[in-house]
Parts: sequence; structure tokens; C-alpha cells
Amino acid sequence: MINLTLKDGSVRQVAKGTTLYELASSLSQGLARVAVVGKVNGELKDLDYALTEDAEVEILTLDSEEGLEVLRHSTSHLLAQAVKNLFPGTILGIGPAIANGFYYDFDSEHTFTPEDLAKIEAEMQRLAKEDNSFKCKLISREEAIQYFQDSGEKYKVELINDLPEDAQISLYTHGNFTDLCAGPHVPSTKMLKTFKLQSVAGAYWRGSEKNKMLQRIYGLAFAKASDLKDYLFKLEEAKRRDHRKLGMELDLFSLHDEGPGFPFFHPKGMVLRNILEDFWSKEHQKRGYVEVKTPIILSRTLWEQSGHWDHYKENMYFTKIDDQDYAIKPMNCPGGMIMYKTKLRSYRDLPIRCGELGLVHRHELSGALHGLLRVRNFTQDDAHIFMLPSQIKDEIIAVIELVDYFYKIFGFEYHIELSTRPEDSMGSDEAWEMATKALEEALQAKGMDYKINPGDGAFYGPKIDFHLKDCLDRTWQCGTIQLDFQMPEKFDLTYIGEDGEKHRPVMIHRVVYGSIERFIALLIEHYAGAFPTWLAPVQVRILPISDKHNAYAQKVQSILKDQGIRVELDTRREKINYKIREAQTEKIPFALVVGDKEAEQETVAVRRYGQKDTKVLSVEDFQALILDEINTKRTGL
RNA sequence: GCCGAGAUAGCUCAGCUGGUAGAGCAAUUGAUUCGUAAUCAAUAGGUCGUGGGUUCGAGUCCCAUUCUCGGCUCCA
Repeated sequence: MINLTLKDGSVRQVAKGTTLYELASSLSQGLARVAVVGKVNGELKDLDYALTEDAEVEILTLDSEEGLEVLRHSTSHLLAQAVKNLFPGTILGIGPAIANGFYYDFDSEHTFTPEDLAKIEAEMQRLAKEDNSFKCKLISREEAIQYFQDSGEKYKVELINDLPEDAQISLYTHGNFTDLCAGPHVPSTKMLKTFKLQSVAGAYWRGSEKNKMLQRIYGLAFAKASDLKDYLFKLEEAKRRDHRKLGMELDLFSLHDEGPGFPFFHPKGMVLRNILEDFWSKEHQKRGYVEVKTPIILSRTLWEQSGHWDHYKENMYFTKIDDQDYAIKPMNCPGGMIMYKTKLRSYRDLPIRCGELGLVHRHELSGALHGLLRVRNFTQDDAHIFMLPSQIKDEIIAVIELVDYFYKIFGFEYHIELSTRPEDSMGSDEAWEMATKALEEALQAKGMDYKINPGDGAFYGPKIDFHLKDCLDRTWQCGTIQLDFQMPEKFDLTYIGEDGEKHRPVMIHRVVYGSIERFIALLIEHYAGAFPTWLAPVQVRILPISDKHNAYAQKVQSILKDQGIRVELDTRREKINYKIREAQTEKIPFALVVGDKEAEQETVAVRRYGQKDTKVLSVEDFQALILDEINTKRTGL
């Protein structure tokens, strides 16, 4: 007999060799029916796994994230089976579970079309009903290689060859389909009911552009049909927040064939930009930053000195002036270096926190462009902090706090990544290690959770990245803090120390918004276009009932305007309903209706965006209310 | 850059197997002076992304190209 500790802490004695399924049955028939996999000492196992020693055991159902993940993974096998049935000769790549579903990569002569997806899905439904169980078989490396070589599965052979020496190799079979897989899986295909194939996309084998591009089929899978339906509905809702759609509807910006990736900002978009930039400048001044502006075009020699010529050329645009080579800046830092060197610096001057809202141009791959989220020119809210080595930690912590302060004001949730040394980079291992450690220590000192993003650092140093989510939960890097020992070296930056000798300062490159363009895109999606009053391009629109009331409306407008409130007046000869509808469609925070009553009593009927009820306030009271909302940057809802 | 899909009026879209373009909203004009999400009517608006080709005839078929979308890669 062996002792099993269950999730509730109770201990159950069962015969050695009892399977997880048998255990589930003995606990309750209901549980056995919905059981997906088991967890033995923290490891996921198939239900037919036989227990041979004392263990902590948990039976998982589709109510758990892990259970769902297994379901999604099993559905990817079902997809592969269906594709192999319908398109014999297809070679398999990999097929993992992902958020909300799964994908499988295929190498096929046939190009999968959207119409094929429907056929494949039907075949999956048919196969699922066959009620085939997933069976696991452990085999030796040689057998496995032999097996997949014989069946022409070259990618599987490659995968096996790359498995660690001691890896246990297992095959999973259901019906006529066998795949290399670590498992575990649901007990039977009959559990695979709620899925939907979504799209086909190209994907490089093993994520490297040096490899062949395979065809990836994406699918969704959920525990219940209602969950799938809910998710599809949520997707549709999310698309309504898309900044590309809202940006055009709200007349904020536009993109044109004449300048792919070079956005045009309209008057209303400029209002938003200017507010963000003003806020930025004020907050930075408070924290001891100065602000500069460096040129957009600088000589080739500078870029050679900075290392961009060697490490960043692919992303840069070039031009010639009087037969000399120049580059359009992809980063602001080299310009900042030149400024630092205009004076002799003392240790007493440091840290120098030098901000720059700098317009940079980068040649992004055409296929990567995406609204304002990925563009070819953008304004970085950059700053370079030159400091003594002893100031590193405090400065990094101050920037982490600054980014957090900003993001909280907008109500953004974010996650942090620590990006380490990339392949194409410069500097010594020691310098990189020191820099990476400094960043890590600052994060730990702040108690921040973060994940490591190996090899994703800048070519001159490691970085802390702050990521925000868009309407479809894709994450985008915004803020970043990069610690750099290389540039000061390359540019021979110095300061005079207490000892009267020259020393090398350390520098940080950092941005808070990241790029104003990207940040605006995320703001649009975050607020679904309904900006809080302090950010709204138009804060108030006054709607006279008829043109009898225009004079009073104008008076109210000038009172509010004098307070710096962005207020419009709608004097068109339209019905009040029509004007209100339009003000709502444009997501203006306040619509003020004025008619006989209001004109007589010097009041306004206040209708807030998204709310049906109105409140009649005196003009002074309304003014106080809106100014308070603007000053406190409240969302108002 | 790569794989796939798409591009028709300012916007959203229709246009079957090739027979020289249509709706709604927006716009303009006129009438309506109106109390919390669309007043009525009339008018105007497109060389169907661009360039070639096939054909008596191309929005529709073929080729190239640009841009957009979804991914991959890359990145603020």
C-alpha cells in the first residue's frame, strides 16, 4: 500500500500500481468523468499513470488553467491528425498550447487556405467523436529516430537529436496518429469538443529566419462552448478599441501610402501629444532633469564612433551632404555624448539628468509596421543620466519609481523584463555582467517582479523593459532603462573626481513613455477612445437648444475658455438629440445643454460622456468641477 | 524581409459564372427653431490601389508592383 496526500491535505491509502484514473473514480464518479490529468508531486501526469510510491496527488479538471492547457495541447494533436488525413505527405513541426488555444506548424506542398480550415475543422470534429484514447509509449532515442526517419518526419528527428542526453522520449498515439510528445494528454479525444480554427500564418522553423518557413494553423480551444463564444465576443469588443480604427474616427492621426510607418498627427492628436509632453517636462523638471534638443542628421563619423555603424546599420537611414555621409539618427544618445563633452565636468555636477524629446527614424521591416504601435519615425521621451559609479543604484531606482508614477496615473498595468546581452554587441563580458547585476539589484531593491529576456538587450548594454498590453493582449515595450558602460568609453567621457584626476562616468539611457506614438496608441486602446478629461482633445461641447440660445452659449464658452478649458460650441441648426448623439460619438467628456432655463438662471445642464442622467449646475460650479477633474487627472467615471 | 489574405465614394460595405459601378452614414444645398443618442428633401461624390497583359469588352481573369491586415522575424 502507498499513502497519497490529496489536495485537501487528507491522506488516502491505495494499492501500489493504482492509476490516477482509479484514484479519481474512488474519490467520486463525477470527478472521474471530468478528470483531465493528474498532478503527482507537482508534475503533470496522464490519468493512466500508475502510482508506485507515496506522493502528493491532485486530480485536475478543465476548471484549472493546467487542465485547460492540456486540453489545448491535445487539440493540437487532433489538428495534426486531421491535417495528415486530409493532406497526406504533410510534415509536422511543433504544436504547443498557447493562451486561449493552440497552434501546429506544418511543412506541406499544399498551401492552406481559409476554406481548408473549415474542412480541417470538420475532420477534427469527426475524429474527436471516434473516442480514441491518448496512449503514451516510452522508447529509446534510437527507436524514436528510426521511427520518425522512416515516416519522413525530419523536423521530429531534429528535435530528438537536440533533446538532452538523459531525456525520456515518449510517443503519444491516438487513433491513426502518433506524435513525439512529452505529454500529458486528456484521456480521450471525446473530451475535445469546443475548438475553432482561427487562421493560417507563416512561421519560421524554430523561430529563426534562417530556416524554412512553415505554415502555422492557429486554433482556439475552451472547456465549454459558452467560453468559446464569450471569448469570440470579447475579441470583437477588443477590436472596437483598436487605436487604428479609433484614431481615424476621433480624427487623431492618419497613415498614408506616401509614408508607410510615418504617421501624420491631426490637430486633435496634437493636443493629446502636447499634453503628454508638457506633463512629461514638468514632472522631469521636478526631478532634477534638464532638457535639450539634438539634431536629427549627424555625420557618419559620429555613428562610427558610437558603434551604431557596426551594430545598428540595418535599421538606419542615410543621406549625403556635400559629398559627405550622414545618418538620420535612430537614437538620441550620440548627440547627448557630444553635449556632455562641451564642458569639463566635475564630480560635483553629477548626476546630470539630461532629457530629450527626440525624433528618431528607424528602418523597420515593412511587415512589422502596425498603426502607431510600430512605426518608422517616433519621438522618444529620452534622457541620459551621467553619473558616478556609486550613484548607479539610486538613479536606476529613481527611474523605476518615475515610470511607475507615470503608468499609475494612466491606470496602466505593466510587467517588467530584464533583457541581457545580445549576440551582436560590444564591450567586455565583465562590463556587461556588472551592468546586468546593477539592474537586477535595483529591481530586487524595489521588490519588482520581472522575467529575464535573454539576448534582447541593446548592443551597448542590458536593459529593464516595461511592457504594456494592447487591446488584443499583445504586449509592447514602452519604458526602458539601459545601463551603458560602452558609450562613455567610446566617446571618452570624463569628469574630474575629488582627487583632481579624470574619471569615467557611467550612463543610463532611459525612456518613460517609450515612444510618444506608441504610448498614444496604447492610451487610445486603454481608454477605448474615451479619454479622461485632462487628456481629451475636446473637453466640453456646448449645445444650444436653438439659435436663440447662441449668445448665452457663447458667454459660457468664453468663461470656460478663459480657464484654459478646451471647449467647442455646436451652433448648427440641428435638434438637441442630434447634437447630443454626435458629442457622445466623439466621446467628449462633457456636453453642456443650454436653453431657456439655463440662460435665465445662468446654469448649464451637464451631461457626462457615457451617462444618461444630467445635472444642472451653475456655470461656476461646473467650472470648479471640471478644473478639479483636470488638475487631479481623474477619469471622472 | 518572409508566409497568407485583402485594397470599390470621406467612412462601412454590396457588385453571381467578364457586358463600361450601387447602398447606408458623412458632405453640400434648402426647409425645419426643436429639451438629452440620428428631422425631412434634393444635390454632388468613384479613370474600382498602381502599371502591364488576355479579351470585341476587365471592378471581375493573368502577371508585376505599392500599401494594409493576421502571423513569423525584429523592435520604442
